[in-house]
Amino acid sequence: MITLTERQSLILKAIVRDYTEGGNPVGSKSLVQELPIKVSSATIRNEMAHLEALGLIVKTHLSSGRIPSIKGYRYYVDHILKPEKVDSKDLKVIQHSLGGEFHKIDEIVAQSADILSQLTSYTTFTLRPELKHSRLSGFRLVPLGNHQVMAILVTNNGDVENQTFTIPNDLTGDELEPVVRFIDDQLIGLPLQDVLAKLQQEIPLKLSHYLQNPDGFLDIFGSVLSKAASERFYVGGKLNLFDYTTKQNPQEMRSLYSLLDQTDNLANVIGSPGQHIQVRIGNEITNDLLKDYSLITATYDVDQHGQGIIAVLGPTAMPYSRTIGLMGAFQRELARKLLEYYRYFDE
Amino acid sequence: MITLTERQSLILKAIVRDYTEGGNPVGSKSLVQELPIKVSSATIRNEMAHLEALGLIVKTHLSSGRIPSIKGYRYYVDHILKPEKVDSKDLKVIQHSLGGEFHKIDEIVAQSADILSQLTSYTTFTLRPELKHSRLSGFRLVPLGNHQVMAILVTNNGDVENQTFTIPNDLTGDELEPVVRFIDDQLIGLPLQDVLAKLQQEIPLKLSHYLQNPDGFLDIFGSVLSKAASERFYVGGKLNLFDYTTKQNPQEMRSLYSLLDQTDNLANVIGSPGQHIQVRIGNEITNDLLKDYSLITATYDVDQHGQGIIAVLGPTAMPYSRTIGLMGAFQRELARKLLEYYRYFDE
DNA sequence: GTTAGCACTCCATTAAGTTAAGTGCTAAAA
DNA sequence: TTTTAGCACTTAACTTAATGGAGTGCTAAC
Repeated sequence: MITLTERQSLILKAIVRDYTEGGNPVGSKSLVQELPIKVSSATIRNEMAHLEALGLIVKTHLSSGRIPSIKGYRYYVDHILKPEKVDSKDLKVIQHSLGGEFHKIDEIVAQSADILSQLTSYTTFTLRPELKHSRLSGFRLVPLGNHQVMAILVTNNGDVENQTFTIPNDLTGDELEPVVRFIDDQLIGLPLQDVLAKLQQEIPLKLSHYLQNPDGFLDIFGSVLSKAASERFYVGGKLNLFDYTTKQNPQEMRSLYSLLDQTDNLANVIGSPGQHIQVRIGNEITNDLLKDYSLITATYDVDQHGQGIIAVLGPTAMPYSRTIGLMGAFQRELARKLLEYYRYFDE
Repeated sequence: MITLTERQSLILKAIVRDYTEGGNPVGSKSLVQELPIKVSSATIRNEMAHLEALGLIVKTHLSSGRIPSIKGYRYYVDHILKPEKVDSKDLKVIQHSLGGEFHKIDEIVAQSADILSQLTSYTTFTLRPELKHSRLSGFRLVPLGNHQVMAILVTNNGDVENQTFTIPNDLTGDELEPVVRFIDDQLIGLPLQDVLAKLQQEIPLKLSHYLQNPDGFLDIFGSVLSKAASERFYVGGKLNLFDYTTKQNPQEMRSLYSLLDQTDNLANVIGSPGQHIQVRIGNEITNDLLKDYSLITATYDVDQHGQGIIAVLGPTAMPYSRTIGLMGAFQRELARKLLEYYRYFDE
């Protein structure tokens, strides 16, 4: 366990701030000027040597100024940083962007990713509150003409999932009506999670009372159901990557950029809802492509409706204090907005 | 009007090929070796000086080899190039990728963009056959619970468009039934184009017989209708841009990449269905960001169902012959597949 | 514990030199 | 008239050397 003196802590803080803002290694002379302590550059050099021995700062070459190491950022984030209070202008942007009318939860969550990326100028990810606790509140099959039928599934939160199918030859619309009624009778009110479980077991059996060959229907129902219950992942500010990337080589840029389209991969990296705010720096992120970046994830809570995630990806040299402050505000505002939305439908 | 001798034409062709394949300016000595004519490098140099005087090739510096100018590519494409016969392996890829089962025309068209980008390793755009000739074949409003209703619009091609709305307070489901029946009676069979026109004129008048305040319903119907009638634009192989870009600067890369997300902007650049195959090179493209690239657009024809577009964006130094050959094959296969699809629904 | 002073290191920039590829031109050959 | 050999010349790209500046570690004195 590392403990720093007041002065060492001040120096580390100044190095992190200067490097984050200016992008250049920080030398002892410039530190003397801005620090509120009156010592010579030689003293600062001694202290810096100490911080370096602890592994908190490193040189880019033998006689260069210092930059924070990953361990240094870590210490800064854990022990020094205080989340910045959100600017009232920024808060207004957040509130205004969430203030409009939305027709879907996913719209709100996707929009959040965009706004947060705008405010931070980094890349952001959002995950809606888990769907597995949502309950089935309706299922319909709407015939659309000779060959097609639309399956619609509604949850108690007002989430609507639909999909159009070409009707299997061995099914007619008339046959399906009692099946739909059966679904409505038996399954409405159950969490989607449970419905999915039953789909593997009881349902096929019971359906065989109504249909000779229930496979066609089960495919349709299963497909819409699992689409409705799947996690959904939104990415904002992809283009910002061009601004903060450390890669020069277009090939490396390409693989990094393409990672942003691989939602399952990203979802894995980000993980599940957990502690309030988590900061992962450099190689603490479990993906080699991101080992030069920092990832901040925050879990937001919508009471009994579950938890979701917002996350920001940026350079290791980022203004953590500001970013974390912004995310805190976003967390609160988003939770508030979603609660309002859920209440409207779940009455 | 430029006319070249046989030999000059051969030299230009060789310069285009070499530069396209190797990326380096082409000198007189290497040309001597590969050309099927027995002359010395000095003679080639004389001919090259002539081609340069005509503006077909340029030097990168005073004593460098030559590269084709835009005018040179133009001449090559117009007078020398022969579309390459498609490799049977490539043809199989195309046919296999279009052979699967699709539930929507847009899926086919989007998939096409992806496959073509894979085969060319460039960026591709596809536009589905114009929707304005499609006819309305059904409109439904499906109530989904306390507050929501889903509007579904079907066309004679099996295209389905749907949108979920929060019900305006002054509308109830019961009121809407006769309205929907009215829509079905009056408008089914008409081209979407005409329906859109009527929406501005007669329909609001007639609706006032059924509803006190028809605005809520008109919003819903209009919104789904215009969504159904809007052009849709697919982009494939965005990431390939990283491979063939000429930009070094991340900022320029960013603006170029962001152009790929601006579909209306792109649609403008690409234009409307027109001549069979059109090649635009460098500053012939009406967008400054693309002035170092080439854009090949091809119109495909699905009989009375209208025309669509496929397009490829790549470097000016691209293997035109191969690319155009591929696009020709794609044009045919896509038209065939779509015709089959339309026939299935429009019976 | 702090500081002045100094030798030392490394990056970044500039300048100069070298090589290889390619050109244009001239005068002779075909 | 066309082609060719030969040569002087140009330029990019690379290598090497020189210089200045920022910053460090260490020592000895405060």
